[in-house]
Amino acid sequence: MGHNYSSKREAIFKTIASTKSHPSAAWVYEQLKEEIPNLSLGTVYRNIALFKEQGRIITVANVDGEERIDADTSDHAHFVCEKCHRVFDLHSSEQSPLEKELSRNGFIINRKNVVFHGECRDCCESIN
Amino acid sequence: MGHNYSSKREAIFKTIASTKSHPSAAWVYEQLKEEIPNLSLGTVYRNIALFKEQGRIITVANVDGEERIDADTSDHAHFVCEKCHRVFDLHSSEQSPLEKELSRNGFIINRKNVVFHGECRDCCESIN
DNA sequence: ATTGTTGCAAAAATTTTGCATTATC
DNA sequence: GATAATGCAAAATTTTTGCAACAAT
Repeated sequence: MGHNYSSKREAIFKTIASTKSHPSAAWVYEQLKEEIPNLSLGTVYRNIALFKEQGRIITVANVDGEERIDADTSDHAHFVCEKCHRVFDLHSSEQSPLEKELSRNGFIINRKNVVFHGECRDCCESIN
Repeated sequence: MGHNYSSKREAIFKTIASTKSHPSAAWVYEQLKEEIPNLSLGTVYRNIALFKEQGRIITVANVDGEERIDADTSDHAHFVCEKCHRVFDLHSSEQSPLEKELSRNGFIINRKNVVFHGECRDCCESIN
């Protein structure tokens, strides 16, 4: 029978869940290091792996060789502004034509990763 | 003044361009090793970096810690099978609802990266 | 007590880089 | 001959893992 609790596990999840920055393992570790000095990076990795198995977090992207995660597991896409570098969450209601076609053809979609890159409205509006 | 030519560079690009497997650097290297025994993996990495700068290839996804690339730079999405690790091309005809909404709201989309993850038809069909 | 979790450091694995040598122009 | 490209191996990164110590039930 599994205990499935530890104070560090809880702290790691809270840190992931309380940011919209789509953090990396290293970022989570850095955040917690002050609060929990004897935390080790291996533990962060082990817990991230566990949370993924449990479906409590998802992998959002791999940026510069680092995996970036998100505790918002709802179906949403992202828009990255190439000028101001803000990341917008895009919560879509409808299924895309592609998803419908995949399902129709017997593919199981566990997760999708949709990232648009361009200029956000604010940056488009500014004279430039 | 740049020469910008070498037989190895040419061979590396041809190998990338002549497959639809969305290869990794290691795969390209393995393919060419027979033909060019004194090729080094570093050269493959250096040329992949160059091709990306030049816009001749794009990064499609990071599968199991390996970056996977594509010489097809046309606008298309991908499906990554979590079981067999194959990467499928998805050429969409229609615009997604999200793209329409972004355009309507004054966002300029320069590039999009759409990757579905799940189980491909072959892997779904196999008893497992 | 038993079983799960962690720290630590070593090991894997992928990618990058420094420098002498080689290829291209 | 000048400049760019490469081989090789070492280094840098990110992630995983083995094992003894520790925490939770």
